[in-house]
Amino acid sequence: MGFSDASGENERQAELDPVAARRLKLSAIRDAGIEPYPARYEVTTSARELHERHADLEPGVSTGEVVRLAGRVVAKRDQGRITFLVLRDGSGEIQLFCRPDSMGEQAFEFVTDLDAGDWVGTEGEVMRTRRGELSVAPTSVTLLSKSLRPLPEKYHGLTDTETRYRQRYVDLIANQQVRQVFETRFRIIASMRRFLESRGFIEVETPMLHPVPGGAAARPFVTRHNALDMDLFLRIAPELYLKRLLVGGFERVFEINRSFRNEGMSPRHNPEFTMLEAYQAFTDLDGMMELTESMVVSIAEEVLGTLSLEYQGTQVELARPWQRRTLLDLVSEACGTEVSFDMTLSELADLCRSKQVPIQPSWGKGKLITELFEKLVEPTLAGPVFVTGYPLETSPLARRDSDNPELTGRFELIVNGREIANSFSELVDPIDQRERFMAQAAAKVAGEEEAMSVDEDYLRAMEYGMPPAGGLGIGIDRLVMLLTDSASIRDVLLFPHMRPELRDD
RNA sequence: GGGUCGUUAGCUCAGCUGGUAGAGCAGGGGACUUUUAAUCCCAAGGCCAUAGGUUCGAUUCCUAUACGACCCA
Repeated sequence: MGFSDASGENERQAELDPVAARRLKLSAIRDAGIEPYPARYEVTTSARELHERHADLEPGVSTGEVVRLAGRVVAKRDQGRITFLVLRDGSGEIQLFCRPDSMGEQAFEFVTDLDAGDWVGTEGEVMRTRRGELSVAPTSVTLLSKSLRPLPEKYHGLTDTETRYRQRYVDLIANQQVRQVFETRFRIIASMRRFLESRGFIEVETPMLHPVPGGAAARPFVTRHNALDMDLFLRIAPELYLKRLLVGGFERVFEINRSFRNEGMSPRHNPEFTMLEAYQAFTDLDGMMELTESMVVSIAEEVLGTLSLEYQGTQVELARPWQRRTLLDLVSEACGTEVSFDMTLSELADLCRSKQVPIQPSWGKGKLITELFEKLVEPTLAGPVFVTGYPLETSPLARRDSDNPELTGRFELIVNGREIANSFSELVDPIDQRERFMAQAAAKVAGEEEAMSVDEDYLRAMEYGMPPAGGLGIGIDRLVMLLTDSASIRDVLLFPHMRPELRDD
């Protein structure tokens, strides 16, 4: 019995429109007393398991072994009295070799009317065709979920970036390598957790709704708590909460956190993103460099099995030890003249102008030097390289450098011209911290929108005493980009942020 | 926010200094008992992103808008 027989207006519509054709099939299936969306199906194996177990099976041989498995029909090849289905489950793909001889005429007709995209369960005998394809010859095929929309073109797949990002579910069906990226992402994060746990860190969860935005230089999203009748801010960083935990006596904590920053989007920025922040008491910047190096190397070895990788055509070597350079040295090299805090503000501003680096009048020496670094040096650094000695002005949460009071104990890890990690020897002096917050507040009044706010509760916590500590932040999305050779952050986010689409259906 | 490029059938793409559109795949009908992007035959499928403008006539030229990609801020 076929399910494509119908008459009248619906049939004419079905000739034109694939979705209408499938709806028609769906109602015919229901009319025949078959449930097109049954609740469950018992499976005994998976595609991958069959391929592994029967790798040595000779062409044209049947095993007599009966198995049950389930998956999506991703291809259908009708060949008269044989229909080949390609079934894909979570482990891989296997062919179904359907003939009326083994499954009966009625069931065969049913299989003939299946569409690519349908989910089915099947029971049958494991065999290998004469052409050498390992297959299951079904005695039954059960519809598990009728698909009403056609799959993208089977050869070229789905390439339109907009549809790929908006309808990731279709992208995942059409492009198997996309699935690989997200499986790798999972393994990277799992490996990161294992590494930190092996070092005695415990994982914590801190608020995402902040009464005072803090922990980073960024504009926050504002949201509204109705019952409390107050504005709250989506977190821009978990830093100040994690450091409160240092005060509370947790010596090694980390949070793999989603944070939100209200700024432009680009191939490297999504409004919400994932990062690791980790804090370790009784250590400093050297301890954090060791931690960072060990962790990234450990992740790469576990997940990729190599420290040699290629990113967008550029070779990247993660083998230790990584280079360490000071920011002032690097800026001096790039400018061809020694850059230091001995220069006057106007000399630094002139230098920026001569290098076509845009500046703002509210900026001090530290910010100007940081801008020179970000515009002239950072994109050129192959790395991995730890850049140390960041100006105090742009590092309000980092410990003051004991040798140069204009600088802090801070590094950024640069790989392939991009910041992957940011780390401080943490500022634990509550008096100094209050002064830094006040300087930030002044910068905010002067027009610096990203300047930090004074967080009185954080200062109170510090006044109870924070142990010396190192802190580390790693952009997980960027790390995943690096390790999966992905050009855009959207390729490592399952559902990247998009403007609302205009829907006409 | 600025610049460049793009938007044509469900998907992937053609479309000539302006004459209202083509293919492959998918879908429909038919043939085929070992296919692998199966193959063959037949028929169908279009608000050419949207709105204006120029023109006898616009998918094509111009302007604006929407969405996307990249570059810059």
